[in-house]
Amino acid sequence: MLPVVGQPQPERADAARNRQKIIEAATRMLAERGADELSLDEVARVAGVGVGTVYRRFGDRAGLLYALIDERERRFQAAFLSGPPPLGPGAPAADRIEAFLYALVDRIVAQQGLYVSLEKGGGMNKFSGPYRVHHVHLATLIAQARPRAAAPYLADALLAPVSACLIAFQREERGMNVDDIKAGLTSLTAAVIRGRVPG
Amino acid sequence: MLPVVGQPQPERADAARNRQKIIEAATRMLAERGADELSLDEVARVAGVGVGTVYRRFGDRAGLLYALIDERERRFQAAFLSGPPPLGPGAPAADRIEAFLYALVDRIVAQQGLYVSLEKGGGMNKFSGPYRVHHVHLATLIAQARPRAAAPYLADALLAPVSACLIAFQREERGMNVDDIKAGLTSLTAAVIRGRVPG
DNA sequence: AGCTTAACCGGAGATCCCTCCGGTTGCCAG
DNA sequence: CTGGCAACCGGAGGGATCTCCGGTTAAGCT
Repeated sequence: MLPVVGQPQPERADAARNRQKIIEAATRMLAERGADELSLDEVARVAGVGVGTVYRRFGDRAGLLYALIDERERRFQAAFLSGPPPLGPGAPAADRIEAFLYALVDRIVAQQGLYVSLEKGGGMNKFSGPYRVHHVHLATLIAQARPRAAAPYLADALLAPVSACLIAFQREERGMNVDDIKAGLTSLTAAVIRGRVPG
Repeated sequence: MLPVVGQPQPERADAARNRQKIIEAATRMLAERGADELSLDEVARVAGVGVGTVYRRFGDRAGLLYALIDERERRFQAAFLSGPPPLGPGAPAADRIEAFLYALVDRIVAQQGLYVSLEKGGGMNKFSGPYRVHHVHLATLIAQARPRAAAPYLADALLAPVSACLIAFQREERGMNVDDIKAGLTSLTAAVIRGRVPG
């Protein structure tokens, strides 16, 4: 779906047309109302298709939400895989890690409601799709910076605080702003990657 | 509800009786089926009360689920607030932090389905209740070990990888076992708290 | 063009979470 | 004991997600 892989089965013309109608309707409704108010029944009605069609195209609510951020995610993946440093290759691994986490935070903050809604529903499908790509990327960078570290686990551990729900909670209920969160992430990565202990 | 606070308003006798009936029915059904299959309508029917009663007693699905682990959570809070070291006071803060995170992992693994179901629903209410207590406790310990660190943020950051959904994913899809997860947490806390960098 | 078939379409309906409100009952003051 | 009120009860119902299946249609082959 999102992990940058072409569809093995090409869609029929009417199916592709309906997919486009659904995405357009959902995008418009997402802009007008919030992500929480995005009812799939209503999306189907506005798009002029049956609700079954929505589910056949996108699997479930999370699938549709992923499709809505698909293009942005593609650009993001291109940026950290082959874009300019410090996000892309060319900078020290430690700097790339920090830039990567910062970009993740910005991405969530830019569409907080959408990402929160995505994490709420399902729960386990949060780890399907983009997460795997992010994890592989981050684990690779960690392995470069700290060859003997448990890179796969540390990648999970650095990705975990960059959760839409946690960030929403920190901003709304704990009064933190984006820079506070980024500063925290810096001190976390500084300790884990650079060996610079906080305090 | 769960943050160890007595109810300001004592319940009427019939209300307390119904609460008990609901908890017993839910506990029984939880043991037989999984936490995912726990329908509140069905709990109400088995308990012999109306569904409105369930919601008045417990607020929502998460509230009922929290009530089911309330006693265990009470014991856990007593253990790390005033029990024997290294979980309770008396041990170095760094050791208490590690013991605390280990205990959280064990607690989740013991009732994984329940905690996963708890994190899935709602999303934001994950941070209400026990989370706040755990956060205050952990932030206090971090401040003891590292007086100049950003303790509140680091507490969130250490709590984030101890998520039921993440642990379930690591165990089921990534083939990790509990000791792998604990070892990862050790290297994480070692870096953040003890200044011992991984690798 | 006509045929075949696999894929697709639509919407009724099952299930679930949660709210609302008219009727009921426990509790206490008098 | 009794009257009154606040709290409680039950279940109908709204709105959401997702499934299922009979009818339809696009696409390729002859």
